[in-house]
Amino acid sequence: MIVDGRVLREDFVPSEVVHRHDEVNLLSESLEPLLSDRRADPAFLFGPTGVGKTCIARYALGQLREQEPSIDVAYVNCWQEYTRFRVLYGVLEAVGRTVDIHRSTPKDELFDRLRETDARPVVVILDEVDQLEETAALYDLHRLGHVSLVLIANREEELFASFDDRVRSRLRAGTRVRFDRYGTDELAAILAERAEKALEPGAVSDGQLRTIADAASGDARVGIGILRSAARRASRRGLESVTDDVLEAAIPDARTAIRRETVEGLIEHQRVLYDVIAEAGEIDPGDLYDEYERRVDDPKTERTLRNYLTKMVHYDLIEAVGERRGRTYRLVGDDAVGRE
DNA sequence: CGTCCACAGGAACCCGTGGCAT
DNA sequence: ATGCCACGGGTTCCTGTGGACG
Repeated sequence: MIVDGRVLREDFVPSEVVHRHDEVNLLSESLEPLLSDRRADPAFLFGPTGVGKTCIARYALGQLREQEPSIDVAYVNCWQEYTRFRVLYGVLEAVGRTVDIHRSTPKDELFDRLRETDARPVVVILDEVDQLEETAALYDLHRLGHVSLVLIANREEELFASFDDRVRSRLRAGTRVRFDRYGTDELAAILAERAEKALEPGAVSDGQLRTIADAASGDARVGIGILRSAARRASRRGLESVTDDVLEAAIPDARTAIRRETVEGLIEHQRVLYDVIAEAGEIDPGDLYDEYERRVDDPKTERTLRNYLTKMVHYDLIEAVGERRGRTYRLVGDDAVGRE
């Protein structure tokens, strides 16, 4: 029943956008200078999770490249690439200049490398910029005359609060595009669009799509997640269409579906840590390390565990309460709908 | 108040892997 | 097959910090 699973993936960019024309137009306008070989002011996309910020950014840039193929586009997700080095590296990768670079390469050389690419304009999309730990990367990129920035984040105030003065003053100008949550109707329309491309005709009814949209409460990512999960369950059972009880089974994980996928992506040792934390509810580091060592045959060093833990915090799976001594770890609250 | 301890996280290094030329 | 090299995960070593405790 699944015809094209790619359409249900999170990073899928539709060829037509539904319900976001104003936002697309605003962003496209702000990028217009690039068409006459000038640099665009930074563009900001703000809004909660699952409202199409990333999707619209990619879509708009895709259109821009159709008009002007000489423009390079670099997409960097600061959720994963949160250091200055990794961001610069990510941009270089997009313009194909990563040969010979490794960890020991001085950062300034990365910067120089980027400077040398100024023959072609580059648009750098930084997704989840609020996760960036070294805003120096922004300063670097802004210094480069051929780089235009598209920055994606949840909230404007918080984003600017995390900037240092240098960066803040430089990025004050620029277009703000704000995204609101989808209404049930809008989300249902989006899901219908996806279902039409991804699934066989009639695989899912309009009523079911509304049910999904409702359960997702305005978050397209959750909605698409439910749809995907329902379609997979149905096809695993050899069904021709999504039945209501399949859908019923897919919805309860609405809130946790995305997290579960992330958890499944964890390597074994990280999973053990996760499990220990989940079972304990809240646990301090010493006990956590001890329990981990008890459960695993070939335990990693504590230092490595700390790396795992910070990574899991970044993935929003767990949170660390407090600093240094007296810190505890626990799962992020279930009331947290994504990060906001 | 000084010392100790628990913990976080940076820097340098080590080592296995995998691509590539020889 | 052999050696080289980039690269990344993991480890070792280490510094900084702030609460606990004598």
